[in-house]
Amino acid sequence: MTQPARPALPPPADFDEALQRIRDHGGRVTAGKRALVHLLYDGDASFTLDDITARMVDHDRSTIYRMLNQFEELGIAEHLHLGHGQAVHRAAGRDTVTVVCSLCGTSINLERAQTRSFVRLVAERTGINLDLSHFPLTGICQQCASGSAMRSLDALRGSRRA
Amino acid sequence: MTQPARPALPPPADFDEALQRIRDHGGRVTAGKRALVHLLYDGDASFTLDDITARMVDHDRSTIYRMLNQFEELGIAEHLHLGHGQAVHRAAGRDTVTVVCSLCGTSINLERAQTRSFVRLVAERTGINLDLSHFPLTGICQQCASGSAMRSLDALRGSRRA
DNA sequence: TTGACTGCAAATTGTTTGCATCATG
DNA sequence: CATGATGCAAACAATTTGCAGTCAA
Repeated sequence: MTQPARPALPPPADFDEALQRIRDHGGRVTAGKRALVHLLYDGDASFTLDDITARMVDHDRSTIYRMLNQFEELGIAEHLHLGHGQAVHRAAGRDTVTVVCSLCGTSINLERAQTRSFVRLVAERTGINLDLSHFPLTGICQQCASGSAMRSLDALRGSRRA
Repeated sequence: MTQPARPALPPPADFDEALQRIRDHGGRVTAGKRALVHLLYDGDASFTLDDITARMVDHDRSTIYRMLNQFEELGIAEHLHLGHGQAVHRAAGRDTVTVVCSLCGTSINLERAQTRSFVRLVAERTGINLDLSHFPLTGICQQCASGSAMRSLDALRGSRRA
């Protein structure tokens, strides 16, 4: 029992296509949606709800959640869970595999070519065709492993969002 | 933001070693802990909090959370997040990597040996040493890919107010 | 005996929903 | 001007915490 996990429509190529898709599906393009699509499609960063509300101060959290949910249904955005806190949201269809250090939060993108043979192996063994872009791969980076681990740990425990 | 990612003690080999470790670290072995360790170490299944409370009806949820947290700190148990609901908990050190179908929830375990070369490649490229046991790998299984996925997709496309 | 453990209630965190109102198409 | 979108408050779900009584070592 996992989750709806909609087999999304093909990702829109850009800002304008994203807005058009909203209209095509009976949605209305409001100032808020325009701002949110712009945020997601300007670059390839990922954002937590806090990140988004910080940039869209005059919009209610619930509204932002509703916009993001609509965007996911329309294949405009997707979200993933890095660690245990808030999910992060980003434009759909970005062809990257994110690798995150679970101690310091450093994240690095891998090219898909580098994951291909592993994906093939897993498909042979399990029948499941991995989609490594929907959840990040997590591990420990060298700095954290080499000694600052305890420090990072304390920092993390002490305060949210370094 | 993320998680302790304990500087893991080596996983105890069995039930008795697990209980001994609790004592060795100043903990006390209560009936509840004995029951919970037994549940986790009898086979290699994973359990949600609901699964556990169903089997330990006379124990409070908060107590079970506290036991599990202690177990993680002691390297006795670990948990992972399959999808969006409750985390699942299991004995630590089971040498498996979980692969889940994000549509139907089917989950399959991989032997760690099969992931080893991929973990090495990612470490070379990113400096991050993956821990594939903390989050599952997600993808789409063959059944979902061949039939129900299209149905789901159609359902979504037609889902304009119906 | 004593401090770790427990149950209970209440607090937190992250996300969703009901409802009246607003404004896009 | 109909209906989708929004803000607000309140509901939910998963997990955590404060506290006073309980029990393992």
